[in-house]
Amino acid sequence: MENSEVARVFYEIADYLELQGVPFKPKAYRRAAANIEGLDGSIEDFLKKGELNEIPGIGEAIAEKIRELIETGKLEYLDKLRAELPKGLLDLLEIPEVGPKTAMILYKELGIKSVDDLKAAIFDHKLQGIKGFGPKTEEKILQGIRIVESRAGRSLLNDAYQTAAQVLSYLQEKHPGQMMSIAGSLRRMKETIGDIDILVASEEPGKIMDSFVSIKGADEIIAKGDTKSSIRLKNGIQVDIRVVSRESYGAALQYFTGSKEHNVELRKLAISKGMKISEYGLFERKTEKKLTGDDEKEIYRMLDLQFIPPELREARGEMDAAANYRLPELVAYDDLKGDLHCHSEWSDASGTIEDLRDKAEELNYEYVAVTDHSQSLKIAAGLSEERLADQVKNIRTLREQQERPWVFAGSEVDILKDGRLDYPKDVLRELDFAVISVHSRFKMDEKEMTKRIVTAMSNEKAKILAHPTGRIIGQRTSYEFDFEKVAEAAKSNGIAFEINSFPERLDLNDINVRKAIDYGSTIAINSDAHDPSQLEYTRFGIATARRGWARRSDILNALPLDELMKRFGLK
DNA sequence: GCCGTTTTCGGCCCGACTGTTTTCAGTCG
Repeated sequence: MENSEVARVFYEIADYLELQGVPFKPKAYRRAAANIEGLDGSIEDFLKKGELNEIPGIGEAIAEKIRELIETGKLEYLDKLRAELPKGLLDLLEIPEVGPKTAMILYKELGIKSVDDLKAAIFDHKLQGIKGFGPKTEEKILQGIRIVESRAGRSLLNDAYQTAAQVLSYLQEKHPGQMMSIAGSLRRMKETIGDIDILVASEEPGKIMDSFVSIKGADEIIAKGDTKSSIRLKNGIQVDIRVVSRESYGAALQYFTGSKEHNVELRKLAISKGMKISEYGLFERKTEKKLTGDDEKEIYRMLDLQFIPPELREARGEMDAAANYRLPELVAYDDLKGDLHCHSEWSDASGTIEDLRDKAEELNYEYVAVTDHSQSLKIAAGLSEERLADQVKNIRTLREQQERPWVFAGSEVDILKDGRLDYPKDVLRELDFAVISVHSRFKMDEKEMTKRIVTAMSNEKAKILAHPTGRIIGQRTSYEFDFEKVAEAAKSNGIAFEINSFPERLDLNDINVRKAIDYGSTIAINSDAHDPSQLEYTRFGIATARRGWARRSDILNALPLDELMKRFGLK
């Protein structure tokens, strides 16, 4: 049973218990679920080795439930909870403004068991008959239902990033000189973003609120208060703003950056040191004396912690590492020396090879690789052997005209179903290197797929495994393969795992990056650009690398050109 | 249900905003 499946069971239990008004247990189950999701290794292995209790948040009771779940495929306790309350009530909890209390009141008072029931009840204005429910509440819940129904999930990092940049520059223009920052999951650069959080330091919060809610593109003002407001933009993205005083800005930035789990750990640490932390500052617990608040870095310092970069604040061991001054020095946003996976108009992209080179130059890269699709990927206008030969010749001529940035003649070669590559050896020999990838037959079983990828890796021109898991965020899950075996093969063949920076891919993801690095693998952060402007997507790949605790030394294309040439056996 | 510089029982983060219950509960982050 997959970790995610086990986690889902415990999230469901937490929801049911919350509906029943059971205190504290929901939090315990959610914590266990979150830790299982982020686990390094399979939960089944932990069970086999009798190491479940080593996972934080898992004690005797939950360990026993995990055992039952994995061994029998079901859980009596969950079945019991399911029998007690209708399943549709869980859907009600997805609606903004509807929490466990409201859901239970709706169920008990009106017999509402599903979102459809709720819609019908609102249509008949039945909610207003309940004590404590007025017309506004009814309207708000209806709005919430519309949002749930319309939103196709969370926004991709790239979309949220663009939107946030626009909102921020609007505010900066209106209020020049004010300190402001992105906070929340966007500052942590998570692969998907629920809503955008913005923090502003100002002694005149009212003015900021007024500007904020009157921004062009606002579709709905969800809330407007003295220091806190929320709007929904026409593109569906919710933006929350919070204004604090200058003296609290650092504490607020820390607080609103999260993650929630990270903050819980930080608060606990503060308590253990006789301090207390809130969005207003770090305080001495007994005297309520404020120790600091204006500078985020100072808060970590006063708690005897190394500064923890936002990308690491996920309660995945960063607190311990920071306490021991063992945080890795993360790869920086300007550490890349080039891009090793880009497409041109020779296959399915726009832009010439010269355009790619010019964009690489603009980014101060030392090199860029042209890696168009291989022949069998007809849908992406994969290059025939003849066209590929032409392209290589073309690139060599270009190099003679202009040496830097250096243009590598590569190819994104399909891994065929039996693990052979999509060009014969003599054709591959003409290339500087090959990026290899799976673009077909995603549904193979794990064993077959593992063998397929491992076989492909033995080709001497193969240097990078592109988008290694094949997942597309919100659309397609990873194909199945044995990560450990592939990582071993990668290491012994000198092949790097790619972080494909395309916003809907970000593959490897943060957790897998960390896993890969633990196996001793090298990571290549590539754009997979299908337009020269998309070379800038590597920002999100770098963010993902940082979230996976990667250092510069883990990154293949942080190497300068001559070292990379040696690595590729070209020098 | 978990956990331990509060320590094996008793606590579990904390504050803003909203609607409406005229004093606060519910939700959210």
